[in-house]
Formats: sequence, C-alpha cells, structure tokens
Amino acid sequence: MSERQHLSAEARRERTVETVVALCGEEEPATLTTGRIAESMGVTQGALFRHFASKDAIWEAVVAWVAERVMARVAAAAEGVEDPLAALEAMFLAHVAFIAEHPGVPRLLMGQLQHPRPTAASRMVRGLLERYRRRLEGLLREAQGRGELRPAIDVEAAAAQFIGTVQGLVMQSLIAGDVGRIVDQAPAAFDLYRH
Amino acid sequence: MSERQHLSAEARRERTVETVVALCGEEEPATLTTGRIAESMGVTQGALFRHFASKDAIWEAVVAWVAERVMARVAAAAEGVEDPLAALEAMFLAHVAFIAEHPGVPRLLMGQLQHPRPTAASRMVRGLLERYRRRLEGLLREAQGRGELRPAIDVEAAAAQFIGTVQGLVMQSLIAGDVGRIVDQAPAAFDLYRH
DNA sequence: TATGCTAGATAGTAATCAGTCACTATCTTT
DNA sequence: AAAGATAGTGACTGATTACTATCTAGCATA
Repeated sequence: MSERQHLSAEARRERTVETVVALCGEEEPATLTTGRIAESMGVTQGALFRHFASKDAIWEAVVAWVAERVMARVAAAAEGVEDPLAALEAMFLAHVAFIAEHPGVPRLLMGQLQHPRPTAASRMVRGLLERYRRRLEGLLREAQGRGELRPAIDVEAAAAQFIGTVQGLVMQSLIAGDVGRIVDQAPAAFDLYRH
Repeated sequence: MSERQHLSAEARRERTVETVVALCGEEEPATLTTGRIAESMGVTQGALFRHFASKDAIWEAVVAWVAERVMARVAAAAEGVEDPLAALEAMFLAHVAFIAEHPGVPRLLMGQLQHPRPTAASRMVRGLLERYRRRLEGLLREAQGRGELRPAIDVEAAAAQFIGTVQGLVMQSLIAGDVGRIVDQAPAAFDLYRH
C-alpha cells in the first residue's frame, strides 16, 4: 500500500503530541485509543510504543506541550503592557485565541483533572493552573494598588472568575458547536468581566 | 456474602441512575463501564440490560434525571422572589448547592456535550442548557428594566458568565479536590458577579 | 559497498468492553 | 399453597483495549 515514512524519533514524538491535541478537538480524550492516534498519523499502533513507554507517557508529553505553549503565548501577550488591567485583557484574548486554535485543549486539561488518583500528567495540569492563577492574582493586586480596581474585591474569587469566564465561552462553543465564535465574543465577555 | 436483592424494575432503574450520578463524582464518565456500574450497585453486569436496552439508554435516563432535578431545584429557589437580582442569587446558590451534593453532574453534562455526533442524551443536555440560559436572560432583562442593571450590559454575555462563574467554582474544586468548599465560596463569587 | 543502528510493520498477547441468553430465585396473584 | 410473572445470575460472545516479540526496510558512517 503506502510507502513507509521514516521520521526521526524526535519528529515522531512531536507529531504524536500534535495529533493527540488535534484529536481531542474531535472526540473525548478519555476514549482516545493508541490505535486511533496511530491511524490518524498514518502509522501502525505498535510503532507508538517505540517512542513512548506507555499511553500515560503520551499524555504526559501532551500536557507538557500544552503547558509550555499556553504559558508562552499568554506571557508574550502580557509582555511590555504597563497597565495591569490591559495586561489582563491581553492575556484573556491570547488565552481565548489559543483555545480557538486548539479546541481540544480545555477538554484535555479537564479530562486530566478528573482522574481520581493523580498521575504525572494530572499533577502537571494542577501545576499549570496554579502558576496561571498566581499570575492573575498578582496582576489583580497590582491593579488594586493603582486604584484601578475596587479594594473590596476578593482577588481570589476574581482570579477564579477570569478562568470561569473563559470556561463559559468554551461551554457556549460546545453548545453551539462552533469554536471560532468565541474569539468574537471574547471582547464583550472581558468587558463584562472588567466591571 | 450479601443476600440477593429483589427490586422492582422501576426501583432498579432509579437506583441505576443514582449510582451513575454518584460514580461520575469519582471517575470520568467516559470511562464508566456497565460492569463498574453493576458492581457498585451490587448486581451482575448482565442484569442492567434487563432494565435498559443499551448503555446509551442508561445515559439518556441519567441526563433526564439530572435535567429534571436541577431545573426543579433552581425554579424552587427563585420561586416567589420578587427582585430579579435576588432571584438570580437564589438560583446561583441553589445551583452550586446542587453541584456540591452531586459533584459528578458537571462532568457528566460536559462529557455528553463533547460527544462528536449528537446522541439522544447530548441533545437533552443542549436543551437543558438552552432553557437555563433563556431563564437567566429573562431575569437579567427584567433587572435591566427595573434599572437595577446597567442598560449597556450585554445580556447574552452576562448569562454565559453566570454559567461560567459556576464553572469557575467547579474548576477550583477540581484543583483543590474539595467540592464542599465551593458552597462557602459561592456568595463571594456571586457578589463579584453582581457588579 | 558493507556494517550497525533504528523506525516501522506484522502478528501476536491477556484483559476488558457491551451485550446475549438459558436458567433460577423471588415476588405476586389466585 | 400453586402458578404465572419477573428480577437476577453466570457463563458466554465478538470486538477492542494497551502492550509486546519478531522481523524488515531505510539511514548514516566507514
């Protein structure tokens, strides 16, 4: 049938991770099988285990990939923005844009979080969210210090709501079945959030 | 070990649904097996198929159960409350309390939503969220009419954010691994939401 | 061009999945 | 108490799961 494709081990690992992220946009992460991943990248199922010790190891690599990318994107967006509220807005939009590009990411992270007992991947997700939350709280406190935010505001709740607002958009897109729309709705959502 | 239990068909269906809801609080709905459900309710796996035509039929019954309960709870909470903002708060707290009692519910509904092609159960979830959103938007518009809300507010986005706020709390509880805490955090979250 | 290494294919494994079915225990009705 | 109805058992099926042993094709270096 088709000729063999020969990729370097590193390139194959990279392609595997990208394939998993893409597949999570189409089906439930929990039901994703190694067979499905292999098929989707045009390789036999057994070949995956030459590059990953186990399926869990694949998830680990995927979460690491996501964590690295999302933090880089969000950090780049906020970089150099003086005003903390403007920085928050830039982060919000960058976050939403990232999700629109990779619709599988929220499901993927969510899926890891609801593992009953923590795996390496789920611990990584927790760490990512922890860092993200701290960053948000820092900016919120800074904004409070500058008098741009009511001092009475519960910073912790506000940070949770930031993530919740993104979640709300994601939920809407799941219902509508149209991920692209959340980019358009994002400014209005943040506008509401700011108040 | 334990003696056999003989329940009526209706009672067994009810127990099945309750078991599934409870199990969703402990593990991923997508990985839930009929064997696991049966084991958890002290019955053999084959017995389930005497009461449900298929596994999908179980999901259908579960979603129907949730939809009925959650709407009833929320409606009861808002009943007789004159002020629309106060009604929203009552709904919010009732919603959060319901989730605290049944931590599996958000995962369950989420799981149904990310089915690639709609099943009977996923259509039911969509319908539930649609009804819920309309109810929220009605109350928000009413509050706007009474001048309790800025007229500039995007009602659709505000409704999405209401659900998003709940989602944010759920997310926090997933990270913290402590569902009970969200009840305590709920008032602060709604307080933030109101502004 | 010959050699050594590695990526991938092929073809397995035991375990687990949803679903079926003949049989049995239990309840209800008479 | 007898009999019909029904809830539950336990052993099965074929498909699918993660994972592996063995073989083959392609690449780089000499």
